[in-house]
Amino acid sequence: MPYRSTDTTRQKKDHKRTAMMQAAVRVFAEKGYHEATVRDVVSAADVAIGTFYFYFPDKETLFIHLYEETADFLVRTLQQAIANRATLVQQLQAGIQAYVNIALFEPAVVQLLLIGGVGAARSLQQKRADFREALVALWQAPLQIALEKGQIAPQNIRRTAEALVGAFDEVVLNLLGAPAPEVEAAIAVKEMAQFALRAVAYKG
Amino acid sequence: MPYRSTDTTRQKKDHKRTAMMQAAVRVFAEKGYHEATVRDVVSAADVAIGTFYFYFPDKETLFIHLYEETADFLVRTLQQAIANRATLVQQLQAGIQAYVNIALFEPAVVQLLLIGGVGAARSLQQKRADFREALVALWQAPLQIALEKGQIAPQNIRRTAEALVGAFDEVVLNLLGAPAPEVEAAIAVKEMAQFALRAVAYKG
Amino acid sequence: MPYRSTDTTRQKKDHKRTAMMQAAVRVFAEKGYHEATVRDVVSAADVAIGTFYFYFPDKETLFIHLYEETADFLVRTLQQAIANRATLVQQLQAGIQAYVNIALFEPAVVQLLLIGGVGAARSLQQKRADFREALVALWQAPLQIALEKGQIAPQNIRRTAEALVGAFDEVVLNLLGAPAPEVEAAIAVKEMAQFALRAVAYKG
Amino acid sequence: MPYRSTDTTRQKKDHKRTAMMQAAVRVFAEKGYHEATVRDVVSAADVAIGTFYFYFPDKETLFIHLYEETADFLVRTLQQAIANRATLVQQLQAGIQAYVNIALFEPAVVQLLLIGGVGAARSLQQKRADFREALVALWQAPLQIALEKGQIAPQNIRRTAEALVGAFDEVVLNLLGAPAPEVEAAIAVKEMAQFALRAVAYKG
DNA sequence: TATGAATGAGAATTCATTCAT
DNA sequence: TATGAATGAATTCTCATTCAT
Repeated sequence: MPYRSTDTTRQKKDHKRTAMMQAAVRVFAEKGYHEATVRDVVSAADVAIGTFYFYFPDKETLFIHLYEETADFLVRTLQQAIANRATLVQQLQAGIQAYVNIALFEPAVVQLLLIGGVGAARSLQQKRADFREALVALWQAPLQIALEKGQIAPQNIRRTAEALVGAFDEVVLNLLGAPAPEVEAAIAVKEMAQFALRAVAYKG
Repeated sequence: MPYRSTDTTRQKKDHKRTAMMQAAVRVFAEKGYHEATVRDVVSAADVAIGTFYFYFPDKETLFIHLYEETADFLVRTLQQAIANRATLVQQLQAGIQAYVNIALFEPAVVQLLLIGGVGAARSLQQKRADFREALVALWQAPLQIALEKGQIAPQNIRRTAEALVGAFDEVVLNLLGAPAPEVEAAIAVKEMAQFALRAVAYKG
Repeated sequence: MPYRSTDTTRQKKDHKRTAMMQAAVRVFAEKGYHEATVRDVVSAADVAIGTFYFYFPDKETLFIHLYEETADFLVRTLQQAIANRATLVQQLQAGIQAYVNIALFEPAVVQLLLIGGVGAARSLQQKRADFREALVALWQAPLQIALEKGQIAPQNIRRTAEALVGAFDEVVLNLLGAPAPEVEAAIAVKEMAQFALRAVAYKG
Repeated sequence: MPYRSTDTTRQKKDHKRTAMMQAAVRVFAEKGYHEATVRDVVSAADVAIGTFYFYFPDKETLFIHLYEETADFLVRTLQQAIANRATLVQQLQAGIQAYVNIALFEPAVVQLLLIGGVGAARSLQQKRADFREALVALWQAPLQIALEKGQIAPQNIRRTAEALVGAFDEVVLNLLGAPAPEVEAAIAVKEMAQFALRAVAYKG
């Protein structure tokens, strides 16, 4: 009976592929693009080195892909958190909460995006710029609306959004470096939201 | 004249050493730790590769040293800018202005600190943490004083300082990536200062 | 009906096996032994890689086998062309014509034998030597007869045969590299025959 | 006292470079381009693998260079042998003798050119074509002159030259494969010359 | 029979580092 | 001090081959 590829095999392959990608995210997040070797990745996934090249064309391509996918995931998650809220206050709280949640439960995501990819392949630079831009745009939109509604003081919305993105990143990274992030998380979210509301001069 | 001779020698030595360190900052800032090779550095400094190992024990040590020195320079420069001002408003403006000045005139400094060292040797992590901590402390001090004077709203000063540090970094990096940073610099400084004043709820 | 079933199976088997061998000849002829991968072969034959190893023990064995078979085919074809002719003149013309025909209509055969196998496995060296020897023997026989009949000048028949074999190969390869081989073929055949007749000092 | 590069060092470097190239020629000639590894070459030269890449950019470049140089050497040697002779008879004898001499005393040269490079890098194909063309041109010139002088029968000089080149190669390769080439060499040269003279229908 | 996922030995190449001069 | 030739561990990637299904 010949080999059937449509049955369990396909699923298994997808499964293994996913497992390898998750292992790769962990490794890249921990060591960064350059320090992480393909051998590290396959060790983490417990497969042979040839298997890596069966699933992915090369280290760089995989990394870029992972970075894009991870960035997409983060941005979309924040976007959804924001989109479901009516007021700027709620949007900030929800967005920040979502970011912190990801940092707590999928720290590799945040580490990969904020650390793992710095100094990686030149072709990543554009992806990185796109990601940062998406984050800025994410906050720019609700701020713009709030501005038009007169809920916040006149200001360069674009610059404010940039600053907030940087502020959130820094606080989240510090949170991850803290001894007990999950304990501190709730208060950190609240403080970041207050910081942001003050920073945009929200007229509550 | 042994003294003179020694003096000349030391100058020569210092000259080469200095040239290599300056070259190294540029190269590391541009390519990042891993992409930059020792050969890149000695080529830029126009010395032989053996000379590198006469002056420095290895690539990593030099990088760490450079990172520390650069971080020190940045922190001290900001510190001086802040220390010379009496009010929080002036301190923020002067500190931000100093940061932007460095970014404009010594972009390698900022790039080395914010980008070049990410994912470098594990032993850099502590230095990096120290640097971030110093930046936070830099702003924490005046904020604390302002808080005690009742000039700003009650808040977690530490968290606010973290957020401001992240905000300034992000805006400065965006500024460096802009087509004409020097043109935009002045307005950016003003906007960042306003952002910061709002964020701390300064009671002007 | 077991017979029918077996028959179908064998045909199927032969079909795939044949397809792979034909594909292999093409691929080896085009890329040479080392550049050609097993994957190239199975792709060209449109079967899976595992199928290759069901029919053939390994790449080298297949190549050797193909080389032998191809060499056999070439030698036998020339042999038949020669055997059907009565005079040396006719034999040379027919033999050369047959060679050129193969080169034109089955260029892969010639390329495999003259190019594809050079530098391949060490175990091929003997096969290659055998092939060259067969070619030499091919021409040596009629030359010997002609010599005995006094139709050609006294000479070292063996050496002459070697030289002719080399001469024919070179001209045929040049022909294959020409812009329009088929156009030039007829005149080339005639010229090669004349060359050969002069070279053996045929007393027409 | 600083390192002086102009003295012995330069010579040593050149010497080592040459030694490595000679080792490479031997290895490439014996195993062919693909079978020969860089490790084989450095083993033969008794240096570390890094040394290879200090002297040469990569395996392919070195091989191409070696091939070109070797082809040049062979062609020039034959050219000189021919140029120094007045009559076609002498030219053929001298040229063939020179070829056989090289085959006997520098067999690697002949092996590299006739065997080692087949199926190597695609970029070699042009070099190989150039080499074959140079060989053909080598014999075409004296033949053309002889034809104009009426010393040989009318014929397609180009084709004759091709055939002779192929004939000489084949005989020389067979000679190298013989048990005692040096013994057979003298008679082989004479027989090849006679073959050639007959083939061009030389009117002695 | 047939498949294709999985393997791992082996090849090319890079680069930090050493050391004789 | 200064040089740069020399080293070799480590990395990425290929590809013939195996084997569970």
